[in-house]
Amino acid sequence: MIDLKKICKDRGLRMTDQRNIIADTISEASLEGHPDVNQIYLKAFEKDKNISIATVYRTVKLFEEYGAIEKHDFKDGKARYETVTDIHHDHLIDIDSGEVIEFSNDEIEELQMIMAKKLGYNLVDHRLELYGKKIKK
Amino acid sequence: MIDLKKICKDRGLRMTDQRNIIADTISEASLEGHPDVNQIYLKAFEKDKNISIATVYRTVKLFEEYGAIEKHDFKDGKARYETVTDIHHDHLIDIDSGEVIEFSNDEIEELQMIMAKKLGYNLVDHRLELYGKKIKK
DNA sequence: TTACTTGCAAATGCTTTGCGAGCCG
DNA sequence: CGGCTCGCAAAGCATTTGCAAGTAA
Repeated sequence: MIDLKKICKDRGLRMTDQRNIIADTISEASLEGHPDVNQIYLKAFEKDKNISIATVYRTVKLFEEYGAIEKHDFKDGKARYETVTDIHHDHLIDIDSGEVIEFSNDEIEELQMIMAKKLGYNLVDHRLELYGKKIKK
Repeated sequence: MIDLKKICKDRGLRMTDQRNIIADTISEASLEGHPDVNQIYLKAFEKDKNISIATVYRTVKLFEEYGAIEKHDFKDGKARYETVTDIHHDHLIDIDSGEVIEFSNDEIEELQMIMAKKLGYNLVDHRLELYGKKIKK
């Protein structure tokens, strides 16, 4: 499990009880997928009845600013989070189940950069999402 | 200008006054960019004071269902629309000005499809957005 | 003390919807 | 008549924020 708590603490974020619990919750939930705020809130709430959803919103925003988690807006309307990983990756979303699969493809990355340059831009960020249906065998 | 009105009519959508005006507004606005619902509403309202924003929402949804316009959710929180074009393209968004530049790259398209297949999926849809800063000369 | 953090409820911004009235075939 | 369509206001949903109380340094 990625030590989200350590990253935040090392970067100077004051770690309160709520923040520690929320950090743990995200770390755990990240193992299974890309949780949204409500999912994080519900699991954190199980651990500590004193956590409010407002705090979860404030906290994920902080964690994101501190570079400890990443926010994604897939086409389902709500923000989803995951812990940062050392290697960059993109996402394939199963349109039937909502399951998210991570992948990376250097060739595509490279082509994106070249494309941006060709248009007169330096690539700052990008978003690549594939939406697919599972091939039955 | 793309005949959005004709597409809808030909496909069996009853074209009321409001729908015609909204269609014209989108066609015109599409020449300059990717308007959001409020921009469409304001311009349509100038032409006919009787148009409500609820109708604009209902209408863009209809146009989208009828395959006459496309919806995009860039990272600015609100849905933006553009008329459909025969050739597929992706978007580069200028993070300073918000300007949207269209581009297409067959090589990237191809690689996306291969990637999806490799993961066991048929590609149904995708989203590729580049966010960049203009290179100063 | 002084600055940060929190829970609660209210407010926000975008979008959808219920309803009664109007329109068209 | 019967089914769409409309404007309006109210509701929905995810997210943000003001405020007063609580906490930590």
